[in-house]
Amino acid sequence: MEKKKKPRLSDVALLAGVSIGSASKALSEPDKVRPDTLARVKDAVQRLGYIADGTARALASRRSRTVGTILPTISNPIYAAFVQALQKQLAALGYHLIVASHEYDDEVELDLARGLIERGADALVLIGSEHHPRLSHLLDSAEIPTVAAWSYSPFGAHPFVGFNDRTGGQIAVRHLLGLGHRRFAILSGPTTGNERQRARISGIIETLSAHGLECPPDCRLEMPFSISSGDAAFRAVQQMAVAPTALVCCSDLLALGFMSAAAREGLRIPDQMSVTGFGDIEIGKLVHPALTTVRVPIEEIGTKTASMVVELIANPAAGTSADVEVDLAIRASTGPA
Amino acid sequence: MEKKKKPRLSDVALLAGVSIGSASKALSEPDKVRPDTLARVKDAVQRLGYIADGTARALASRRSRTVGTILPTISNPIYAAFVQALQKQLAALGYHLIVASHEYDDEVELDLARGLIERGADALVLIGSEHHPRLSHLLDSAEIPTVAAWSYSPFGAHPFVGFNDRTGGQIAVRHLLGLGHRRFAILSGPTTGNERQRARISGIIETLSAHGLECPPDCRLEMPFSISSGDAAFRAVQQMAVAPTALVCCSDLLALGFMSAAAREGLRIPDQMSVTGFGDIEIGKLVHPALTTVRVPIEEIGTKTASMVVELIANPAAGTSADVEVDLAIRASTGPA
DNA sequence: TTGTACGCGTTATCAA
DNA sequence: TTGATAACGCGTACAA
Repeated sequence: MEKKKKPRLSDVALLAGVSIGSASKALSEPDKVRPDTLARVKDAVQRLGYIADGTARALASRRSRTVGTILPTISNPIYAAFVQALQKQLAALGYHLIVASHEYDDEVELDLARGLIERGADALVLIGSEHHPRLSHLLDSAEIPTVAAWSYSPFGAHPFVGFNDRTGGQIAVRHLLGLGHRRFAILSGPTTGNERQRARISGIIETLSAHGLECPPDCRLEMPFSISSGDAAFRAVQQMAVAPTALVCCSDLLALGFMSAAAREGLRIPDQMSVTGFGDIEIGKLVHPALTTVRVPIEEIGTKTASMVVELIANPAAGTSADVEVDLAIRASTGPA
Repeated sequence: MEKKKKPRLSDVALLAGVSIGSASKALSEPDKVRPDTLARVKDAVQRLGYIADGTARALASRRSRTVGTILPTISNPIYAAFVQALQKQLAALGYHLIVASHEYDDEVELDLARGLIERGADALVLIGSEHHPRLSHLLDSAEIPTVAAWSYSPFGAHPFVGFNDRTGGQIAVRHLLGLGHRRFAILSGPTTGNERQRARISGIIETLSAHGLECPPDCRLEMPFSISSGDAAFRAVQQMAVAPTALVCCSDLLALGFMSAAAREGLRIPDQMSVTGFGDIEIGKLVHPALTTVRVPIEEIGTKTASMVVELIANPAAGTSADVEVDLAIRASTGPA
């Protein structure tokens, strides 16, 4: 019943009574063959249940129609949503997506990049623009198109798709200032190797100073990106010399973790303290109080990244970076000082 | 400075002063060559910055060292966590992971499967065991190793990795019965093409009947998997002929959505109604009240799936399915009737 | 243990 | 427009 051997293109050509070259063209460039040969080839494909061998195709054409992405982690909802959008658009453009995660280890990231290049990825999507020192060289010598997503500056000569993190920090603080807050604390993820976190912090601090407010180092907390960081963050905030009335977080996950700890410890938000997040992941709307946060168009970043990556594959010189806008989603976790 | 052409294996062999065959072996089976040839090859690789061409390797070896997975969506935290674990373990075993999502459309799923096969994936990971009628034929004729994750029965002849959904439904209900509840409602995702949802519902209903309780069709709600379904679900529950004191959800997302709507509408949980979820996604602990839910070892499913898939690639006949245990995470969303 | 030579299945070039 | 043929870069029997 079943054919023992998988049909090859030559089998299709034979059955269709055309040359193997014509069969190939019929499948890849249908407009470039006569209608009847196209029909016969298509018919033969149907009858044989022919499925092209992408591996051989990739070798001969030097294009795998695959792009690789290296993320910190897929578990963070913000990257999950990003990958979903990226994958969807890539699929629409005829590309597959290989995902890899380094869990915040840039040595691992470097290895993963090497692996993806070796694997034949046509392009790479990285997060941010600060990476292992050797990664840049690697990408250059491999001459692989790369885009820095979630970034607001190029990574080397590679274009980016992202938004102004600094602005994000600013609008969060302005909102809080408008509510009458004067004593702030900042909770961010690790800042080394993460220019986005640093930019957000800068936006926060500079807005504060513009209003004559200080944010001494003692008011700045740096914790791993995870909900469970909330506990330690809560304790640290409680022990601050000057008790803040507002906590500006550079990540939704961190904000949510803090609020969870606060609820457990009986600190009322926003009555006793206002909290803002960054990213606008879906669950921010579900918690009580709902999280006021800097809204980032995650899907748009994913979609634009996909389009740019495909453009870059077609024309490696086409590096026109794109930026998206952020704004503030005002919900219930912030209130008057 | 830069080499214009990328070095090939023959260049490595030349520089190392060995044959191309030896160079190949040195890289793939280091134990099978003399130490000094190995050293010379490695040295040449270093000096040339040689990166193997995975495409050519795949064509010659008929192994791409890539597995593909087709999910409903990566946005659902439960699949995001799954992919993260799957990818991590696969990477540890030397495999890349291509992700694709069909967003609950089995025609799309079929096309994606075809694409992954064409692409040369060594194996496929699917979710559940009910798919497009033609998918089974496709997998058979392509002879591609496949595992059904999140499933408790084989998909055709393909092994599964999952848990007893029915048991999950049972333990949720038993907990509620123990709290004195007698009037139940069920909220599930779409049941067509989703044997897991049906099994969970069965587990719920049969446990109810075992205790002499009915759950008329009027008490069963079916909504799309999404937090926003919570609003419609809330309204539907309010209009039920017999007001339930407990809502058993077959998905955390749905439970969370319902609780969000309930909070907005002033329905107090668990005082006026108890709610249980299914899956135990991380955010269930953050909402207030924290969600009582059937805990599923998501990471374990991902890890075991990865191991099984690699095993299956090595030995396609090795189909030994694996199941994991579920239990109940009792938190604050359930209370006395 | 090492080297030779062929095969993997397709695309691309070029002549007809 | 079509057909023959040379790459594509590596794995792998088989022979030495």
